[in-house]
Amino acid sequence: MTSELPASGEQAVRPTIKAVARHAEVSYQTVSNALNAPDRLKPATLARVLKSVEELGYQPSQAARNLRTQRTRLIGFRFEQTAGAGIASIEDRFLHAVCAAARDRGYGVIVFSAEDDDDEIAMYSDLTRRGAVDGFILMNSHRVDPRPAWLIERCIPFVCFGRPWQRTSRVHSWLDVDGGSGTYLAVRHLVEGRHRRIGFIGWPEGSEVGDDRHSGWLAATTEFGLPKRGLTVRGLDGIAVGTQLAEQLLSSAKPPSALVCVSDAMAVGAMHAAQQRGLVVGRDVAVVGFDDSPLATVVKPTLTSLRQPLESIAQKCIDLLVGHIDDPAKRAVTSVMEPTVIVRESSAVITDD
Amino acid sequence: MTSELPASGEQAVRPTIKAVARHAEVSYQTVSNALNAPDRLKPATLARVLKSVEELGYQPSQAARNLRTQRTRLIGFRFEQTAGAGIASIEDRFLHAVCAAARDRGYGVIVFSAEDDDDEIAMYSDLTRRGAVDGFILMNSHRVDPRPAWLIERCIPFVCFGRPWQRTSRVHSWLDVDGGSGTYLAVRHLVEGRHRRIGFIGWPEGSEVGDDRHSGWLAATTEFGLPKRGLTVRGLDGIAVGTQLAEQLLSSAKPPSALVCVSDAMAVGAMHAAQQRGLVVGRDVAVVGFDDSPLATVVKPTLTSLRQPLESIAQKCIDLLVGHIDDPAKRAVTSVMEPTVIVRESSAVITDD
DNA sequence: CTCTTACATATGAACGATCAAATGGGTAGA
DNA sequence: TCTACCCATTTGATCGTTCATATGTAAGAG
Repeated sequence: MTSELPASGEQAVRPTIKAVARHAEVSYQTVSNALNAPDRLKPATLARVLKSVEELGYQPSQAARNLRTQRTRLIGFRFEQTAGAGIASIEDRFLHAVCAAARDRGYGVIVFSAEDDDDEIAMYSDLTRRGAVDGFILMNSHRVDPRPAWLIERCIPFVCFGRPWQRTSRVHSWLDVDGGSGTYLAVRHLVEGRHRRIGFIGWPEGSEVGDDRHSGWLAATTEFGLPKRGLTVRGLDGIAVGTQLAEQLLSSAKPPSALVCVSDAMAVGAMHAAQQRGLVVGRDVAVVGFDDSPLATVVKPTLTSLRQPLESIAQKCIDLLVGHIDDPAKRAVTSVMEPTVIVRESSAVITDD
Repeated sequence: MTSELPASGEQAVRPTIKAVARHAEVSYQTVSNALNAPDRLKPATLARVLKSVEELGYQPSQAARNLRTQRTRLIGFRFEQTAGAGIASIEDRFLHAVCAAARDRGYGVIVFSAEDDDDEIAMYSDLTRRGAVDGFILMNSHRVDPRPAWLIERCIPFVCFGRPWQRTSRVHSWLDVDGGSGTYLAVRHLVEGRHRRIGFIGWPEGSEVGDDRHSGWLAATTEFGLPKRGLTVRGLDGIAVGTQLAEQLLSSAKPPSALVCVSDAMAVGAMHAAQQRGLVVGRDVAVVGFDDSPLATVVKPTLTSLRQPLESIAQKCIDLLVGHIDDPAKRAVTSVMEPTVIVRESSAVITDD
C-alpha cells in the first residue's frame, strides 16, 4: 500500500461515506444513520462511527445530498447596485444579518447582482430551473413589482423584506418596519425636547415608503396638538435636495425648530442648510433622519436616526423561508416591526424654557 | 394522460434530461451531447433537441451535474463586518464586481460572514469538506495572515485581492493596487495645481498598506523637489483622528497648502479641521483621500480621491481563480494595478497666486 | 423449547446528470 | 456485391448520498 497523501498540486481527496464505513467496520448505510437518525443505532456503534467520522474528517458531500434530497440548503439574495445616495443604504447590514441567520439554520446565501426587476427575475428563473437554490429573500418592494407574482405562480418559496404595495397582489409572506411608527417616535422624542414646530422633509407623494413615514408625523402632530400647516416639504431623495427643502422651511416666517426627515440623506442635507444659516444643529435646530445608515455616524454633529431591527428581521425572514421550503403548503405570514430612535448629537440637547 | 400542471401549493416539477429525450425522440445521452458537445450531433437532430429543450424550459440539474463533475461552479467570499469607519469601505463595490464577473464566467458566489480569520478558516474548512464551493476569493490580506497558508496546504484554489505582506508565505496568485503609485499621482495632481507644501496624513508605521501609500508621497516629493520635513503625521484610521492630525499640520509654523490622506475617513477628518480654522477646502487648502469610497461624494465639498479599479480587479480575480480550478497545477500569477485620481471639489481650484 | 416482537444493521434502488465505450446505419472503395 | 470505415447515436457504469425495505439476532412471552 502506497502513501495516499495528496500529490502536490492536486486537491486533497475528500473521504466518502464508504471510506468511513470501512474504517468503522459497518455498512455505509449505518454511517448515514449515525448522522441522520442517531437514535437507530446502538450507542456503542454510534460512538465508533462518530469516531471514524472525526478521524477521517468526513463531511457528507453536498452535491450528493442535494441530488438525493432535491434541496440545496442555499438561498438566493440580490445585492443591489447602491447607486447615488447609496451611502445611506442599509443593504450591506441586511446582507450581513441574512448570512449570519442563514448560517445558524444551516443554510448558505448565494448573492447575485441584477440590473433591474426583469433581470432579477431572469436570475430567479435560471437559479430555480437549475435547482441551484431553495428559495429567495427579496427586498425593496415597490408598487409595480412583478417579482412576487412571478415567484408565486411558480410556487417558489420566498419571503419579502418590505410589504406589498399593490392591492391586487396575491398573498405571500413578508416582514416590514412600520415607517409611520418610526416618525411618530421621532416626533415624540422631539416633543420631549420641548420642540413644538416640527417640520417634515419627505419624498414626493405616491412614494409608498415615503407616505408611510409621513403618516406617523401626521399622527403625532395631531396627538400632541402641534402645528401642521406649511411644515411638510417634499422632493426626491438626496443630500442636495434635502438642503433645498430644509432651506425652504427654515427661511419661512415661522421656521420649525426641529426637522424629521424621511431618510438620512435628506437629514444630512437639512443639516447643511441649517449650518449655512449659521444655526448650530443640536442646539438651535434638531434633525432626525431615518434608517440609521453609516452616514449617520460620520457627519458632524452625528445624526439622530431611526434604526430598523435588521438582525431580527433577517432572522425572521430566514425562519419563515425555511418553513416555506420545508412545507410549501404553509400559509403566508406577515409581520410589522418597530424601529428605534437612536439619539445622537443632532437632537441631543434639550431646549429648556 | 392527465394534465401535469403543478398542483397549487406544490412546486413546479423541473423537467429532466430524460423528459427532453422523450420529447425529442432521442436517447438522453444525445441530449447531454447536444448541450456539452454539440459538434457530435447531426445539425438536424441538434436543432430538434434544442427545440425540445426550449419548449420544456429544460436546465440541467445543478446537483446532478455537481455530483458527476465534482464541481459546483460556486465561489466563496467573506463579506466582512464593516464596523467603525466602515462607511469608507469598498467591500460592497467589490462584492458587486465579483458577482458580475462570476456570472459572466458561469459561476455563482456564496457569501458568508465570519468573526475573524480563524472563523473564516472554519468556514473554508466546512465549505470545502462538504464540496460546496470550488474556490475562494480573499480580500484584506494582512501581515500575520493564516489564511493563504491554510488554503495552500490543502490545495484549495483561491486568489487574494491584496498582496501577501509576509516574506515567508508560500507563493500564490494575488492582485493588488499600487498604493504608492496612487499617492504619487495625488501629489502630481496637486503640484499641477501649484501646490508645493504637501502634507501626508498616514497610518502608524508598520501598517503594510499605510507604508505602501506613504512611499508614493515620498517618491513624489523627492522627484518634484518638495519639502518633506515635518509634513508627515500618523494615527489610527478614523474621521476624528484625521481631524486631530490635520490640525497638527495646519497649526504649524509653515502649514501645508494641500493634504494627501491615506484614507477617505482621514481626509474627511482633515476637511473638518480645515473648516474649523475657517479655511475653505478646495480654495485655501486642498485635500485628497484614498479609495473613492461612498463617503467621498457625500461630504461637502466633495472629496478628490484615488479610485481602485475594482471592476477589473474582480474580473481578473475570477479569471485567475477559474484557471486554478480547471488546472490546479497552474502556477501562481500576480499583478499590480494602478489607481486613478478622481478630481472633485476638494482639490479642483488651481491656486494661481 | 418454540414463536413472536423489537431492535440493530444491511441491501437495493433511486436522485439526474456525464464519461467511456459499444452499437448501428450509411457511404465509399475495391 | 462485399468489406471497411466513419459518423451519429445509444448503452452501461458511475458520482455519493438518502429513502424504503429486507435481513438477522437477541430477548421475552407462551
